[in-house]
Amino acid sequence: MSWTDERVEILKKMWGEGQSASVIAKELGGVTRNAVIGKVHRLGLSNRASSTKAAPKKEAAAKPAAKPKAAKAAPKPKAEPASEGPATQSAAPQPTATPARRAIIPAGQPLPPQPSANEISPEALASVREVEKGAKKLSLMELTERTCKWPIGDPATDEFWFCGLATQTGKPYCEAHVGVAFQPMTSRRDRRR
DNA sequence: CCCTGATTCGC
DNA sequence: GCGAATCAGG
Repeated sequence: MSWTDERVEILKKMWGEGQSASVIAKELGGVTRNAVIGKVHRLGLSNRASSTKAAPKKEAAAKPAAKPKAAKAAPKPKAEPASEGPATQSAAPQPTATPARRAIIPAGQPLPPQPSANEISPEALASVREVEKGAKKLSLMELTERTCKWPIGDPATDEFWFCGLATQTGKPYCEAHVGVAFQPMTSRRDRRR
């Protein structure tokens, strides 16, 4: 695949939204996250509250005629909002007034609904309680495609986080949560008390 | 181990 | 210009 204008646009948009290189790569398809990162740098739009500071520690080795050409360029005449604090995203300016946006859900990953407690098998429920005690309590931004996205607690309060345990390959949840999320109709039938 | 972005350098 | 390999950090 090549970097067409459209693809570059998507790249810019997603990167601006704080999406990681890997998800952008998946979205675009046909490229790896490395390709995305490489392109980002070439486009000059790299600095984003990077966690890892530039760490040019290598070369040495067998490098007869090698000279560090690309140094720290200065051309950055873009009026950026600058204040990139603790990796908080939301680069998109809110067009209308923001009334009460408590639970902003990131685009892309729809969140699962909390099933009624009385629809779950006692065994599975017990298992879930067990797991939730050991949940990694990930925040929204820490979720990846390999972390359990089961919500725990009330989104309207501080008591809210995501399970975050390792997902059952291909599933959005960990083993325990998959158990309560995907129940055979047969076992659901006539379960009510 | 999983992830993240950063950099280098052969193509 | 491109991106795999590699690196460094969480």
